[in-house]
Amino acid sequence: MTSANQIKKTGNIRAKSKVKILTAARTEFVLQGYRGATVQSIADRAELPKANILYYFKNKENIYHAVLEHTLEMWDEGIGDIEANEGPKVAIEKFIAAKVRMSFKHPEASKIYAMEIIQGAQHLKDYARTYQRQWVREKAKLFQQWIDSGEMVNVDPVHLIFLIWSATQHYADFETQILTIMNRADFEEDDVEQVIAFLCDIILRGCGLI
Amino acid sequence: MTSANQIKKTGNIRAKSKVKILTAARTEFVLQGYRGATVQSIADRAELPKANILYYFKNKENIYHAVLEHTLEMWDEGIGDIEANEGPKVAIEKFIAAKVRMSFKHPEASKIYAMEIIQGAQHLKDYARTYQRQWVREKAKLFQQWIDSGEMVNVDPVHLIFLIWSATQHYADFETQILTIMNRADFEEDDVEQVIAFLCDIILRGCGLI
DNA sequence: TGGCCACCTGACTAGCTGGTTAATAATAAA
DNA sequence: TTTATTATTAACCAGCTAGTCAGGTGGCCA
Repeated sequence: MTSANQIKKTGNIRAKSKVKILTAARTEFVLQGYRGATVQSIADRAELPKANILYYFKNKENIYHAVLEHTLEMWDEGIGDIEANEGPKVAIEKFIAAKVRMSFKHPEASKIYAMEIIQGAQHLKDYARTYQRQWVREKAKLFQQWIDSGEMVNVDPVHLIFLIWSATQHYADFETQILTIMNRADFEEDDVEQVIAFLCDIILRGCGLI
Repeated sequence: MTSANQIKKTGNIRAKSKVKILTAARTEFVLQGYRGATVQSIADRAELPKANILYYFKNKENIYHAVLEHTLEMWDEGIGDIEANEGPKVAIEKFIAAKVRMSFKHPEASKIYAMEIIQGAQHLKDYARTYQRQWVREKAKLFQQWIDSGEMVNVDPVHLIFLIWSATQHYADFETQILTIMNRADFEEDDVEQVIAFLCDIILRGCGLI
């Protein structure tokens, strides 16, 4: 066994335990909130002794930070982007589809993010102030160009982004409500595509792109 | 002083204290979540001794229930309805405007509701299952009639309701994020009307009503 | 005057909280 | 094998939690 393999193996125990803990923690934080999720409840869900949790993460806040970071990374990766060179119709379609798919696939990620924002974004102020604000400005500029060139109707680009965000994430954050109203136990494959079709249809028409 | 006056006066002390407590409690529940909000923190915010809080509400869960009830009542009152006899354009316009105004005026109400749903709607299952499901069915039927009579394009009525809900409540639930991205300290009067105009514009066009 | 009742609250408690420690086991390196 | 590092966990603790309780206060009516 080479030195590299050993390091890898050692790292694997750490990595595996951490993933196990973070998965359990994410669920607990979503179900109970930050204060409601106890280190003990996370330990129980991860099937590890409490002290083991605190061996890998110095304290509860560190666990939460790690969960939040992990979640944002995953979300940003999965969403892709709004591409300039494809024209507004394809760009918006692709963006809506990616966001809806993420919402149905990883509702917990969206939920934990939503709760953080609702409660005042104490742990995410910097994220919104730097990364997110920059992203919105760039994309708004792009939409404005499409508007100026007559490729889409004159709608406020920033509010358009908010609309797409809210409409897509709604299916993750409010899944309980939606399932209850639709009298369903779970979502199915078809639902995802139906939601994508609906949102693309109405938003693209709203932007004068159909 | 008549007996009626005494009852009224006695009731007033109760009512006043309860309102004071519920107002403080709502803020604490939004900021800290159910478990994070302690009876002590509610007492501090209401500027009353903790034991006084528990004199008016038997326990913490009762406070939460009262907050939730109070909130839902207020929300339902303020939103009005989707009226059948006005035609789709006016009906949707009025509904969007009312929801946006409520979101800007009482963001805490929307937030506490959102947190409850995100965490699994443990205290609201019945509300969604009976009242809300019924409401959605009625309104969906109405939209379907407008679609069938060619007054609006063929979009899924239920998902249209979800879209309006999400887009309007977004300004309450995610106000922190929106303010940060827009680089603002607070919303102003103009913002409300601008959001209403934007959402009406894009959604009505999306429904083929412009 | 004295009894009634709504209101108020300091002091208390049992149980849970996040977090520490110290002793042990497993694994890798020499 | 020996040694060093990493991983594991029972036992413990100080502080906070929701909730109780007993002893008040003050207003009103007979």
